[in-house]
Amino acid sequence: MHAAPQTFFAKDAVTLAQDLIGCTLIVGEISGIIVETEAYNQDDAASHSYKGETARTKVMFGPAGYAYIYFTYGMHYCFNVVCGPEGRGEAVLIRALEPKTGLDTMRQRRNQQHLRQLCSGPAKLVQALGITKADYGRQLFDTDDFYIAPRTDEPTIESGPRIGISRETHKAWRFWLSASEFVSK
DNA sequence: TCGCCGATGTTCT
DNA sequence: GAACATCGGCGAT
Repeated sequence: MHAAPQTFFAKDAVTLAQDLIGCTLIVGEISGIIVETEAYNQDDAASHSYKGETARTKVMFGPAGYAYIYFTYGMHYCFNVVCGPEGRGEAVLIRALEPKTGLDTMRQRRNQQHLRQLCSGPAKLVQALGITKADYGRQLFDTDDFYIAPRTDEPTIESGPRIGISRETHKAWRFWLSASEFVSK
């Protein structure tokens, strides 16, 4: 497996969110196929970047190909890939993976045996992969232990409204691998 | 299997 | 003081 180059991420969030479906996310010895994503950008009232750059969203306004990690609901972290032209505040939320390697480690971290419960949600996969707030701003290209490997086949992708937001609910900016049993519910 | 609800702390008003 | 890009447990079906 080889890492996608920085240029792969230098596209708008709605396009990258679809291009990431079927790619593999690798964190050390742990990996999974991306099966569900959501797009966010600065013109979007549901996005953390909507109100402009703050301490929390600083990395969203930097160059593409870096990790934006945020803490929410007092106990969960979620993982995004910053994308688009620098300064646009665009990112793609990774919502679900099909677990591929490191299954035993994932089960221990999640305290959960069933494959479908390991990475079927944005905070679940962060826990399963061992991603923490220390990974905020971490580079995803030109590395060998934190990267995204391109897909080899063209997936069938479906789309619909994003989950868990109260604004801009009409946008169909959530994308998932058709018929995958590993998407969030 | 589905839907409601509480946990828990950071961010922004 | 309210909202929040969530999750797991619980009770009802």
